[in-house]
Amino acid sequence: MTGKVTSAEVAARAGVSQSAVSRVFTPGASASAETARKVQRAARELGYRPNSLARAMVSGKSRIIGLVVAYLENQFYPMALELLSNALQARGYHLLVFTAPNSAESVDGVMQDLMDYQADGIIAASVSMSSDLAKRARQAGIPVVLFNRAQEGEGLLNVTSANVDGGRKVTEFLIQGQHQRIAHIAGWQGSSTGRDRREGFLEAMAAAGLEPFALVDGMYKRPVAMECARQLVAGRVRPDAIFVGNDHMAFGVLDALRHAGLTPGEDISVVGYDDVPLAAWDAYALTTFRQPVNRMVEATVDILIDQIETDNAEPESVQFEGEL
Amino acid sequence: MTGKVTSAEVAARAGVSQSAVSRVFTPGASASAETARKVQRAARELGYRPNSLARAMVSGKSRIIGLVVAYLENQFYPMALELLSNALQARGYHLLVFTAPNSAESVDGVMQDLMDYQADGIIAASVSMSSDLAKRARQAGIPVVLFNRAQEGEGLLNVTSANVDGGRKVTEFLIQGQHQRIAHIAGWQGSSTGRDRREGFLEAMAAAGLEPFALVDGMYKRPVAMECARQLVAGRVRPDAIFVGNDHMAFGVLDALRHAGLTPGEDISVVGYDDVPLAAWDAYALTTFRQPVNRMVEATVDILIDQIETDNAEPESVQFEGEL
DNA sequence: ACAGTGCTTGCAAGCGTATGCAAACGCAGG
DNA sequence: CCTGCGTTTGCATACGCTTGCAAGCACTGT
Repeated sequence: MTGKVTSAEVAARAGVSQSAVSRVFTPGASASAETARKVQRAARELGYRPNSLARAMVSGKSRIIGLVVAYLENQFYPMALELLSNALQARGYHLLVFTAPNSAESVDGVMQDLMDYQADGIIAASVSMSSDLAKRARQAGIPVVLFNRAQEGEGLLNVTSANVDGGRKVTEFLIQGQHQRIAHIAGWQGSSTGRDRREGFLEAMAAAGLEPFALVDGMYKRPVAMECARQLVAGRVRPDAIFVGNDHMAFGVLDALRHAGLTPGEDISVVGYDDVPLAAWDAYALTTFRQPVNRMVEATVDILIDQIETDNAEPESVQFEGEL
Repeated sequence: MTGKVTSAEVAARAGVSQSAVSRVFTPGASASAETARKVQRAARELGYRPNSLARAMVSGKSRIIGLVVAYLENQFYPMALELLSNALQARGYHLLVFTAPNSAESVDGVMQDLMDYQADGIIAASVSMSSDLAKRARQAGIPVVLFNRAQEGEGLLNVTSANVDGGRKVTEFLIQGQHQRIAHIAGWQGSSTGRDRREGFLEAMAAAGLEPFALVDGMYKRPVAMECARQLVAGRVRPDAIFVGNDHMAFGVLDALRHAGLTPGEDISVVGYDDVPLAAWDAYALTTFRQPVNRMVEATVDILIDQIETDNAEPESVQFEGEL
């Protein structure tokens, strides 16, 4: 029946000015208890709610945060998405979600869309962007934080776990477990995350005087990782441990190994990275390196909101240490 | 540097009026080739992009679709989310995502938020809403489609799979497999989905003259389902098959059974419902009933956009049949 | 009694865009 | 040359709200 109720209509019914209505609904604005009462009553009777878009237009703050994400099959991202959404909602922000294949063009495209929506900030989860776009975002004054991927020197904010360190720890753990022939199925080498973990692996191996048994790029893709695993164990001499660049691939590796008749944990050790919930489920019971998602999310939200609400211009990078 | 470029600035530089600029950027508006050229040139030089919010304000169409979702741990939802997002983006719409614990109050709360953002439509995935809220949405002219859950008589749109039918088929499959002692760990009985599958189960059992071995509510929660499974096999006489209300719970059941020393597929059959990707992974290799997510998503998007763009007021319900 | 103080309140000016309306224009037919 | 018609263009307004400004008000201290 009503369709849209405007502040003007509420004002008319309450016998006050439109600005009075606005003030009652604007926290931190001055209005007498008396007015507030009248306005709230009228608003309730009419079913009035302030129009967020109009509000956004005049204030310049949309309270919308853009989230750019590639694939949700890797359980790590739904998890992050859910946590981010909750954290932001608690602070009065909302997530406009865009999916984009992980190519610079498509990411740039959706980023543009986001900027068109006057997003107050953008979170890019595991995707890379062109530096042109990064510059435009900066010019437009829109803070961009890269979640779980780093890209230096663009004035972007980065939130990652300490991936080099993590890769090293995982590898040291395997070395201490008396493993000699350790392979690494790395994350996509086009990503900082994949490169860093690999670097940690190489450092630890070098420090222990060991040669990597093998070193391949799993591209973060399950089928690719499975194929790698298959080949690794096809030869006469097999690795006795595999460090896989993330859990998602590690599950594929475990499946492939079992399929090849091997028993992970006995014949061969597999360690993942992320600690998604599925890793703890019995069927996989994967040993994995915990990425502190919740702390990463908190940091992301804190940094972002800090940048939005103050005009703190300095790019920050935060890294978290994890644990096995 | 620029910050925000407005259509007025572009107009000034191109030597035309602001309306001309608007017309060039509005498909279906009249502008001479000459003007268009000048405007596009100026726009490019200034880095102008139309402000979606302002556009939304005056046109009344935000091209924002709200998505309300409860938990993303069940792989079915990330999948649906990704597909929805892609389908909507292809049509020029975008997803504002809200997470809400599955209680009427919190759902109502986020729905209000969505309406404040002038969402053109709302997709509620597996959550229920108060009929008061449903009425308000209808009054506001915002189409609401319930994804994977039905709620009749509220003027809401429903997109589900044919759950009664699905439950029956799964059960018939088990009966044909010579199983006698069939148990059902149902989905939450507060949801249409859970009730319907259970009904299908009961129908099929009755038709075959069998008594359900057991019938419990797994609440869609993994730990609950695991505990149910544990108890089911703890007694002297055990079920020889379990139909689980969705895959997410079924994985828990499989883990629990293995933990109890049983071999699913030999000692006991387990069938799930949804056919999430994980079900096909070797570690679970779960037999499951396929819900045609992609068709459900397509239908959801079609219906929603149809309702938005025409003022088709008739509530629709669509059901899809699945297969094992 | 009067100026000073601190709140409220209404007025009006925007925020960036779309769009109805009428003026301006180009061009054909008579 | 004038009329009539179709297209393009600018002007002005509207969308629903926030916010600076100044006026209104009730008190207080002197």
